[in-house]
Amino acid sequence: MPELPEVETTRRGIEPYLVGQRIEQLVVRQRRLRWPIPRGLEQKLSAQTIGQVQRRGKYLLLSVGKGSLIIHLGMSGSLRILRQESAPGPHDHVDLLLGSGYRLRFTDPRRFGAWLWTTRPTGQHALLKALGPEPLSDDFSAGYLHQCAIGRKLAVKNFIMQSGIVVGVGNIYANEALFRAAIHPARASGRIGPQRYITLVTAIKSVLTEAIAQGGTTLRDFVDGEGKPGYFQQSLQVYGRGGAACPRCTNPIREQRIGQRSSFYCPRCQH
DNA sequence: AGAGGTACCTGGCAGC
DNA sequence: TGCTGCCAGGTACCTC
Repeated sequence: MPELPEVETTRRGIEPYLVGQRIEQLVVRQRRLRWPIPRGLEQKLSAQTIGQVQRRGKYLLLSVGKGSLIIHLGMSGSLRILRQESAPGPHDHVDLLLGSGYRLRFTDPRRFGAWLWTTRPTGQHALLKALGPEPLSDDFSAGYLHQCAIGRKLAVKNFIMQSGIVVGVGNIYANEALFRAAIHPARASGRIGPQRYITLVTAIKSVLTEAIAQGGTTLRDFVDGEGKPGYFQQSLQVYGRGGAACPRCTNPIREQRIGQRSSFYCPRCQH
């Protein structure tokens, strides 16, 4: 579910309810996520005040007291604000009760998400320190990406999905960006010239920017912090459209597995 | 160092 | 209808 636009949509949705709020209680119903929720996190957070709500890649970072909460939504996680108490479902693993009376609820059927705690600067945490640049920052440029790709044989689609190269580009947006840039997803990343990297970087930035503006992509059940779905799925040009007409040339869109992930592209437009 | 595969977990769906 | 197998938005970690 959540790629960068969905995480950013979530961040924007929950931020106004969290900043400056006192944490009354952390309720953990299921500790076993991607990694176990640390024992004693309840005590650490109790009576602390939430500062900033930031995002790094697909990680949400809540500064709380002397440390930071690192939250990842995994494949199926979502966070939403509840205005009143409501009976938790089987996948509602965590509630954060706030002084305002609102609560932040974490739901994650597949439990690939994470709730971790660090007292060090978040940039030094093992999960965050090797991350590549933010795709919407100036650090993510065509020159940078081209340099990273020199000599590499990895398919460009897998290449731009590597978090050490650039963060936040998941399967959906990798497919969409490559379609916009007219680049074949299986092409070796080292065999793409600087000019085409300009097109690709522009495509990645525009796809992500547009998706954020539309509240992300809801394929099954993604909802933002207020429980509303995203609308970018209406703008998807190739993802999930195998066999349908290419929006540019009407040729059928092909579906193919590249690096164990389903990939969609137009064999006529993309080279 | 880079590339490829595996693992974590549940729900939904196609096919029989 | 009910069972089985496969697939899914992520990514750390293992081996070659």
